Amino acid sequence: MNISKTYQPKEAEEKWYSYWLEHKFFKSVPDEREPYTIVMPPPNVTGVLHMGHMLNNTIQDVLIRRARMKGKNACWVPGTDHASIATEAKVVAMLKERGITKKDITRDEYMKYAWEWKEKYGGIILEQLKKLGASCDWDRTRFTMEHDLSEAVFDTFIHLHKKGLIYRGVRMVNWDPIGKTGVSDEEVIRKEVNQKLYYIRYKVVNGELSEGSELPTTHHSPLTTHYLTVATTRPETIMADAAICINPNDERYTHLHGKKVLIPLINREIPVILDEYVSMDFGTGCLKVTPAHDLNDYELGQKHNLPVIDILNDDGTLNENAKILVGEDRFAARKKIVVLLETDGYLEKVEDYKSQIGFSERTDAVIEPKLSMQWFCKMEELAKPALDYVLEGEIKLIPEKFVNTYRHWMENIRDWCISRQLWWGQQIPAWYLPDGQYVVAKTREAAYGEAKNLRSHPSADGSNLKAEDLVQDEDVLDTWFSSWLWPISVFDGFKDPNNDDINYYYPTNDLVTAPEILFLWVARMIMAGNEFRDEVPFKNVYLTGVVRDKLGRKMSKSLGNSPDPLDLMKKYGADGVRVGMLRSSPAGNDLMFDESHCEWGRNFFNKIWNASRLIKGWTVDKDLKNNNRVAIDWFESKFSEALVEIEGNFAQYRISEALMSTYKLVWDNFCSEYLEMIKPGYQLPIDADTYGVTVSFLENILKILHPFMPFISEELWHDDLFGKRAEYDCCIVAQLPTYGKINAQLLDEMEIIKQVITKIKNIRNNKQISQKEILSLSVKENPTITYKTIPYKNYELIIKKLGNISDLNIVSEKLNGAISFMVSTDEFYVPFEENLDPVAEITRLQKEKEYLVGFLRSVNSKLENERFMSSAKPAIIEVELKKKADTESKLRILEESLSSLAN
RNA sequence: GGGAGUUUAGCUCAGCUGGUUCAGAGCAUCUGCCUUACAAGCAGAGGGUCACUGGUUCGAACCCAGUAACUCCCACCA
Repeated sequence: MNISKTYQPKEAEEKWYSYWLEHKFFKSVPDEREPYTIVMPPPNVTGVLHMGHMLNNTIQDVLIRRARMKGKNACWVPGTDHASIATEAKVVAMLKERGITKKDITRDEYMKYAWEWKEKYGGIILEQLKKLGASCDWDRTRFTMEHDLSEAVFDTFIHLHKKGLIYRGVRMVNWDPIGKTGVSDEEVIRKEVNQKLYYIRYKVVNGELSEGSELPTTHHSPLTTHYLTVATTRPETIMADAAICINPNDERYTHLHGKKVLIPLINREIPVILDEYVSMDFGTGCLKVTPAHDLNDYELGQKHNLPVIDILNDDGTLNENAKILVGEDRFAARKKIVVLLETDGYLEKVEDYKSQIGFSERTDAVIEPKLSMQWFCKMEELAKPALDYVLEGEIKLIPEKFVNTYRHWMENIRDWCISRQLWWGQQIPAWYLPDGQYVVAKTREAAYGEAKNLRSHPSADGSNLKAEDLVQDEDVLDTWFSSWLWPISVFDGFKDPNNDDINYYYPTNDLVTAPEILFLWVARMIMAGNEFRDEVPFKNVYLTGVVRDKLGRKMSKSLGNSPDPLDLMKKYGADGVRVGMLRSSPAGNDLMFDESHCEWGRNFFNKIWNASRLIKGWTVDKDLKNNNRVAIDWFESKFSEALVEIEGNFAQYRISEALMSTYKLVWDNFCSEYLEMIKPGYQLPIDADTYGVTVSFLENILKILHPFMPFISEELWHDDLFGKRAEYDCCIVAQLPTYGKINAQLLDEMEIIKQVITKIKNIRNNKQISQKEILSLSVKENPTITYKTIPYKNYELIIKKLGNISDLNIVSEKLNGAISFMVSTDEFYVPFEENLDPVAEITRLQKEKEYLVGFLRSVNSKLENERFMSSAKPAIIEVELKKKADTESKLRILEESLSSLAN
């Protein structure tokens, strides 16, 4: 035999992937078959394949390949997401390398560069997915910013605006004063930082001291009526204060109710307001309210109708509103104002304080909360039906535990801020008139038409508005505002709502994604599905776990703890990595990734490789008769049993369990057991019947392996073993085997036989008898209530071969001078006169006896318990009675053995 | 602070309807084997207070309550 001892994946992977592509096996067009559809969560165009993608897409590929092999019309739609923020960062970096800054070029010029970048780098990840074996219909590859998908975004924006669900409003954004842009929450890195907590005194107007009287400069209690003390980490923002807030229940401050105070240094008068939001036990219990520079303060300000005084410029310096320190950077201003406050006696004390501060991921600038005008989408109305779909089970979340989280989020949903201060993305289709009014329309022309309608209102100033006067909103839409349409838009469900594709493929079947984006994406897709098609977008959502390293840390670029998937695939083969990932990642459970998993996968496919090498090496003798009927019947039953199990696992999305069932069937039942049973002796031929059946077993095994390990299964499928295959006869499109009858009795009996063989091997191990030494075996049958004696003679060949036994004798009397062992209630003897150590034998039997006695005691105690007898189900009692009888019978045999040894 | 979850062998995890398929798998460890498919292998072995405390039950890894530790999501106290 000249085939390699190990399977070399690289060549086969390339060969078969292009073969599949050439023969269009991934392609799907609507037909009369039942569809099975998955839309891929579109990876970012900036993305490179990481372990999370690997897990995700492996699961999708397993599902899609399985569906294909079940005769469904399987369609897996790939694509990429334009990822405004991430891509913008990449483009800006590329421009910087070329010496260009964004603000020096026009939006159009910028977009040209951005598209250039996208065309060059944007498809990398999809190419990488091909290495994994992803069987997507690549002809259907979509991109969230391509023309039709953008049109869908504009249309839905206009639709929702018309419906009153989209509005403009002020919102606090994370402002990066170095990048001079808003950044999303995800781009803010929170770090714990040592800070100072400054205690600042505010004079109370009409306090007991008259205005203008000197403040004491010595240390003083904050509870004086002359002034109140506020604790803050940001003293430079006092000029933006709009109020001081205290808890109405705070008895220390009842005298301040209705009072006013003066902001130190600038002496602006602000009210003392009451709100239970303020905690009495933090700081001094007095909170300075600065609506322009703190989100909570903003909300408090809204509630109490406070003015918003913004004292910061976009670059983080103080503006005119601050009155003092104008033009100073916020941090310089902080130092200076502390000095000023101290000099004038407003600073009571300074304490060290630790708190979390947000930093910009990209510039490392301290994030400044900043108010700005944004677009919002109302959520409540959209959320309700989306929640019902899940609660009523029309959409299943797997695992189910996420339903609670989902409900909690949907019931407490906040409006969605959909605008972003970026250029890369769909520009908001809103157009401003010179007077500040706006219209929403897809094109300038349409907007002009709308605007003229506005203008036709008698109070407006007439018709001299020109189309060029309209200015489109500068911002783009949140990326999720396009991806929430994904399951519909990939089938052109907006452009052409009644086309064949959407009618056939939608709603899709399964969505496989990470739990982190359950709200950001999954929930919103459900809303969009309901809103725009009055239907769910998918029936099942499989939520994967997070891929972590051995130490449980999330894999990330910055930690450098993520292996390169491409390297892994080179090392262990795509098949090895696929099953390595799947093995220990049930839905919703994090995956502690370790390369040893891939090694396991590699060993697995190598085992199959070698099994086929073995079969291939056999020569067939047509004149031989088939002696292996028992083994064959047994494996057929075992195979059917495994199929049922695997089917059940898949039905419950227990994919790693399905893989393990497959693994055990292949490695244990097929390789270790079946093949060993039928294997002819060295250089001996095999009968034609057994050979044919075995080859067909192998073929069926390749089929059930295929969804997990597509490459090696396809490679072996085309092996000479199976004769010459037709061009389109491929494993990828083979139909999964269907299961036949399961002979339960045969399966049970074989379990006993396996135990007998194991015991024989144990004896060899214990007595240091070589595998090559032939032994003899006798059995004394002893049927009991539970254990019928099995027809050992039927299994004689198997026992002889696997145990290396010369002859199997059924005896009626105990055999002396032999090592004995018991399987179920039958006793076996291996004659072994020399070296038989009766003492050791007695000890062994004594130990077994002890165990049985204890076991019998526990059984008896149950049976003697009246309450057990009266309340347990009859079937349970039955079992206990059998246990009792069998154990007693076993004990009798043991006693006999012991007494014979004692002689 | 609100919500969800996890805790079973050294590690990663199964254990589905409470009861002999109930304490299991793989890796790791140990022992013996280069036995003509596979040392990426074969044959075996050891290893457990099912986090803790109570409760329900004839019977609990499983159901209930409490405690502890950890994880994730959301909101974050100036």
